[in-house]
Parts: sequence; C-alpha cells; structure tokens
Amino acid sequence: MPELAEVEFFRRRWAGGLAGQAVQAVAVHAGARIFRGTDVAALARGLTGARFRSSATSGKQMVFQFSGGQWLGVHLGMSGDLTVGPADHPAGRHDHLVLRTRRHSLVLTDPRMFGRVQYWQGRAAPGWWSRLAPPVLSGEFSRAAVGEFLRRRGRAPIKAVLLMQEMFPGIGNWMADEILWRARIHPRQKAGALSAGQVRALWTETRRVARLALRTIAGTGGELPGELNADIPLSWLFRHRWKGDGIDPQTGTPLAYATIGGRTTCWSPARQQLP
DNA sequence: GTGCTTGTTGGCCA
DNA sequence: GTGGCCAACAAGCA
Repeated sequence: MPELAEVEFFRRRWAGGLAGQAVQAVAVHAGARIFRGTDVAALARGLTGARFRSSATSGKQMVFQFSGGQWLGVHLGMSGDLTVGPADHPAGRHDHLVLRTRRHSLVLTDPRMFGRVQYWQGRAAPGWWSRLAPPVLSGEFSRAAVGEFLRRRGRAPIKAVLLMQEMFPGIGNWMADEILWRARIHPRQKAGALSAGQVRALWTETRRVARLALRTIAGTGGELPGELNADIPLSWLFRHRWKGDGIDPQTGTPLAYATIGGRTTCWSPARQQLP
C-alpha cells in the first residue's frame, strides 16, 4: 500500500505510540523475509530496554531512533502496515516485529513480506539512511536535476522513470499516474523526448501531488485523497481509476489501461497523447 | 483455479 | 560499462 504520504501516516502512528516510552520487550519472526540481511538477534537484544528518541521518513523509507545510537529502518513494501495495539496484543501470523512498551504494542505486519527491516547501532547514520535521495519537496529536487535525470534515462518510458526512487523518492504507482495525468504526458512517452515545457510540468505536478497527498493523507488517517479544492482544480484521477470502466473526471472520456514499465498504468487518451 | 495487487531486486540481454 | 526489461519474492482478494 504505502507511498510517500501513507508512509508518513504510518510513521506518525508508531511515533505516537512510542512517545516518551521505553521498549520493554521485542518479539520477532526471526526467519521472516523482511529481515533479510539484518542481524535479528542484535536488533532484539539492543532494542529491549531502549528508549524511543525520534523518527523520520524519507520517501518510502522510515527510521526510528532509540537510545544507545540505535537505528531501526522500516520499509513497508507492498503490503506492510504499522499499527498500535494494546500492550497484550497477541502477535498474529504476519506480525513479524512487535515492540512492547508499558502501554502499547507497536506492530509491524506484512503478509507478502516485500517490506524490509534494517538495524544499525552507531553514532552516525547508516548508509541505508544517509544515502537516500533528497525529498521531492526539497530544494535539491530541482527542475535541472529532473531534466538531467530524464536525459540519462532517455530511452525508458516516463512512467517507469517516475517510479525510480533514486530521483523520485516516495512516488509509487498511483502517484506516478496521477502526476502524468495532471501534466498531460502520455505514460509511454520516452523520458528523453519530453519538451522543456513537459519537464517543467512534470516537476511542478510531482511536487503538487506530493504536497497534497501529504496534506490529505498523512495527517487524517490514511484515507484516499479528497476531492476538489482551491489548490487543485482537478479531481484526483485516483478516485476514478479503479472503477469498472474508469472515466476521466476532467473530460468525461474513458480511461485507458495497460502494463507500462511492468506496472498497471492508467491514463486518459483524451488528455495524454504521444507527440 | 485464474488473474490480478500503491515495491524492489538481480539476472539477462541489447 | 550502461541501461532497460521482467521474473521472482508471497499472500490475499475477487
């Protein structure tokens, strides 16, 4: 499920449950795929008794910091979820990591296990955190940087390029379609063939969709984006794309569906045409 | 049973 | 060497 704004929502939910608390016990499914490459024994040993310090998101990645210079990295993959339950919450089949405080259980559940948990102890941030790309709402995400990236990935369809986390951290499948729909760019258009105006539109709409998704989803509880408002004179494509026969809310014409860049893609042929 | 799924990665190939 | 494509990972849902 999680893209940028949902990830922020999940982080806040765990941070709320952890605030001011110490971890009294850690329960793990040690062999679970989400722990691949991670020293689970060290994680469980280190976090037991540790006090929660702070947390942050970067794209789809989260980090929770604990006393003793401990860094817990969480990526939720396709089906991951972070929940807060009562202290005696019994770990279910897919609850691969549970941190118990005096009041709560912080539960990481992930049926498909495409997600990932990482652990690091040290004063400086681990590479898996410090090397993440700058946020799309930061100054480093400039039009020039985007243009250069599109040029280097010139032969790939723009839809596939928008999913590349090293340039567009946090953008996932539905956000990518939303951005292209707003920018009126056909998802199959080669990244290197975008005009200067299209690059500008892509940059603008990437930031706009990220900003609005954060505003409507991150705080309110992971709900779908709301309808029209003053900032966005267009409805969300998202709300129409999964209806049986989707209709472009702007033109009233049928939406099209295809696999592009290996992912199900939805666009509006009336708005988005190849040059 | 079939055919999907808001993600990432490594192996293969041009 | 570079870069794109796609199967694989695993479980649930319609």
